[in-house]
Amino acid sequence: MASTRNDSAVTVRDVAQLAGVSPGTVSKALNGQGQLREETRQRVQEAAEKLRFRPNQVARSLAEGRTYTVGMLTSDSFGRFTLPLMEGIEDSLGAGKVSTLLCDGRGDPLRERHYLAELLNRRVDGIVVTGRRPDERRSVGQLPIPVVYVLGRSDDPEDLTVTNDDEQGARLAVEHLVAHGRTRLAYVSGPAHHLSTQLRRQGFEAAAAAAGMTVSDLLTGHWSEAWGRTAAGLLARRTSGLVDGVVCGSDQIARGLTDGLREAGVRVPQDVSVVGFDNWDVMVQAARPPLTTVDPKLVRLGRLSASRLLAAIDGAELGRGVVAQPCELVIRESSVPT
Amino acid sequence: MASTRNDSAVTVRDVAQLAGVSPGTVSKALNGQGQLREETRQRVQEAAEKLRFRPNQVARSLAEGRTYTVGMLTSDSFGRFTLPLMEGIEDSLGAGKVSTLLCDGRGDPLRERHYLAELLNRRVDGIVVTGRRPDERRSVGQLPIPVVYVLGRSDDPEDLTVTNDDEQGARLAVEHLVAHGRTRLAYVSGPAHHLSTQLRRQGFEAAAAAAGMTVSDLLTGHWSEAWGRTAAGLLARRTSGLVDGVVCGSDQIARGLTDGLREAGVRVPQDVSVVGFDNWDVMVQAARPPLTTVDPKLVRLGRLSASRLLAAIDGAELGRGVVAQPCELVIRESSVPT
DNA sequence: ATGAAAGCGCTAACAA
DNA sequence: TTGTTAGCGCTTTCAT
Repeated sequence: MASTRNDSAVTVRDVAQLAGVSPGTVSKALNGQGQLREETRQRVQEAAEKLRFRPNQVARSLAEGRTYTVGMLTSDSFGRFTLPLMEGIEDSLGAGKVSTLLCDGRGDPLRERHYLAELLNRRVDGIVVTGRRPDERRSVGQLPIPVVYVLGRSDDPEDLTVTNDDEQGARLAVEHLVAHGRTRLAYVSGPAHHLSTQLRRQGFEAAAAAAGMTVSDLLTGHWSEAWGRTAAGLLARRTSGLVDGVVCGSDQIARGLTDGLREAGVRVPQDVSVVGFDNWDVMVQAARPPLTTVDPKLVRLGRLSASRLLAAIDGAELGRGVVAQPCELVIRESSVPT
Repeated sequence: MASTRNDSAVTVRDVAQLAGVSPGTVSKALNGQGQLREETRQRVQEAAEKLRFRPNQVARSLAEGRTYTVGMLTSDSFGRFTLPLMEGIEDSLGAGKVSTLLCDGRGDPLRERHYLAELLNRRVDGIVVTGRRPDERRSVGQLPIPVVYVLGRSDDPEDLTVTNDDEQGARLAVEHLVAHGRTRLAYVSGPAHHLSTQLRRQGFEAAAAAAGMTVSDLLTGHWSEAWGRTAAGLLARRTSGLVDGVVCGSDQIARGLTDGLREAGVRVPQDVSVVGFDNWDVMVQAARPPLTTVDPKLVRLGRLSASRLLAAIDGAELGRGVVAQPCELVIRESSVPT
């Protein structure tokens, strides 16, 4: 029937008629295309406003062959890491009047394939694949549109991945400890088979070696406070003058460790300095004392990945391989002995 | 030019040609419309697959006057509460082959208006507005499409809001404590002017009164662990035989309180039972002991709101006012004395 | 500087 | 049961 349901009803033709011009002119006037007399442009604009004209993006997309939409596909579910990433992605996209279509793959390959097809059918201009997963994730393959992976890496070296530099982050932490006179360092992190555990360990060891420090312990376990507390026990047993600086693989571990140490009578940071990883506000603030930590700058990561994607959509080379962005150290009280 | 960029190139016409039918028939065959001979449908399907036909949803949307897309507008930023809501929303929408367009209002009215306009231009079929904000949020106003608010309430009684029943949640907590022999109860929550603080307090008081319990304290402060610890100090000073059950307004508070009590030599749950609110995994698991808590069932909330929206899009009455869904109690160790 | 006309790829009403 | 014909609302050459 005529007006199906949510029709704004008013189209370029209505505006054209009111302004006394042709539809083509309306299009040009409203989009700043072509050569129009200023007076005409004005008149069209007024007509559009008067009629509360809502240009139909769907029609525009069809005509233009471009949707100004990008898909955001999460490999694992929406996690805590997804939020800052999304924020950054929206930052970049919003600036370019591009909208985000959300798809939560939930770590299910089938679901993911389904969503991928959907995004393609909807003719998105590009896709950003986010995900925090141990190690790499399967590439979505060669697509007719640019794809960028953020945080979680693609297993295809031809794809572009934007992520944080775990190794550098850990180095930052070590250098900070060393600068504050710490000499006997330990590393306490998550599961040994996680890529981030490994990369951070490499950074830790490299920096420790470079500074000529003693590495007393390299402990791997879980990404939990409980593990942090357990590790505190392990370290505390031989604490007297032994370990005086600990780099943790996450803020949760760091917090658990701090709690554990305090309860074992070890003072943080006087006796032992602790540095976390993630700069997760909740953990970092609630810890006693507040945690010095390595910030992977996830919002920035999101922004960067989206802007690379936009550039690629506009014809630039997308690039390939892993782009690792530097982390930043955020100094709070857990690491600086009076 | 002919192939702009990301053209799958293959259209209904190509499929039609290969299958030896007309474009209209292809449409019907692929969408299960009209009366087709099974053999024809088959042939079309094969042709489509062979050509790797990707039906252009944009064109379909334009023709059908429906986009199978809903907008998700967050009032405050993506917060921790947003994740489970999104999960639920996606659950419902995904089932209906509807996609989600993401818009993060970030609490900025200007930004929000901009996004709203964008969603309307894109002709979304409906909008779900999410938000955790103290008190109500401004209605986005009468729109030509259905809108449902979730978690954060609209200030317009004509709008539909789906949220959790804070009062009932608090009652649940009290009843649980009472059932376990607790008799002198306290309520420790966030800022007094937050609606959720108030509603939960009402539930708390009503249930306590109904059970003939003594209410020793009603404390309001912040949604933080630090405040929980402070409150623990306040309670502990007069603990000996006084307070034996505490209902907290959040898991963070509950966790801080538990830590504070423990450090003050009060045993949880032997001396005092503690119940949190939110069932936020991180907090609830890391607390010692793990927290009994009220679960607002956010995923379910998301699912419900989206399915109401879908129904409305399909012509059903949307309804109005606040629909408060019951919370559920999750029992762990912090509340059950031996 | 503006208008006319074709077409983006699909669906849907109407014929055949 | 299938084909034909119009659009959906916009952009975009190409004339004028």
